[in-house]
Amino acid sequence: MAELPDLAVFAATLTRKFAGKTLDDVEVKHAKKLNVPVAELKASIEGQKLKHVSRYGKTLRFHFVANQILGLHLMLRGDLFAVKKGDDYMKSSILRFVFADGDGFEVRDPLKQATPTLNPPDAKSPDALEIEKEDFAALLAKKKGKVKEVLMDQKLLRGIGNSYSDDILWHAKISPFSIAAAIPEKEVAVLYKSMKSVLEQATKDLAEASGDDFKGEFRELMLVHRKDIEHSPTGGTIKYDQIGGRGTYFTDEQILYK
DNA sequence: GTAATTGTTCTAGC
DNA sequence: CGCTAGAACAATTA
Repeated sequence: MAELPDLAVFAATLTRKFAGKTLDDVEVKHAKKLNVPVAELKASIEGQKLKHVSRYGKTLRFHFVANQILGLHLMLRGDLFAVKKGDDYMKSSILRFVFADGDGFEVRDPLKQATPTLNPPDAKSPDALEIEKEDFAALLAKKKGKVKEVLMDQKLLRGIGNSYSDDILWHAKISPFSIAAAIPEKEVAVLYKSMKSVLEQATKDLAEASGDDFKGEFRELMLVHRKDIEHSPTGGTIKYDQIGGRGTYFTDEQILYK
């Protein structure tokens, strides 16, 4: 989880709940991954108004007035919860925001890998929803690795992880084991469209299912990347294998290009 | 008890 | 040097 659709919905929900409010207090319970001393973070954003929250690749960005930005990567198990001033801290708490009206939220991660970053640097790779069709084709054309690994490589393309790469490739009817450079031009165009439509549809469905809450895993919305079903939406038998040590779900409906 | 799960980063190897 | 494969991280869940 914590791929593009999840982060997009988190960003929208956070903006809806907290934009325009002044941050009274940021408490960091686990500072190991923070790139600056806690005192510097407090000095940079406490007392400032939150403009909005955006999704940036697989990270969130909290934009404050005076152009301070707090980036947040939820990594594998990071999660968000709405809290109020004075609530007990959760187990595995990473940090908490409390706004002037007493509302706030907490970031939790049992694996302690969630990473807050003050004023994070810009990424060099394009976002999965912003890359142009021609650039996407050029990217695949020069990669001899498996197409699934290319889609998941944040240095090449930002936003897609292990779960949605499976759904996107199934939607495009391309095997995840296909060599990226061997996929014909016409099929690359299909993959490009599938990438956009799967991510956008998932974002829409997640937003609807989440309402005002921060819903994490929503496996029942996935097409093939799940172990509780045996068949794809069109009836193909779902198979399981590993790519790069990651669980990969696919069917024989998908064509292998080598 | 055992295996799977997840993203990123680092190291080993060719 | 460029690329790929695999380990490591850590804890919860099936």
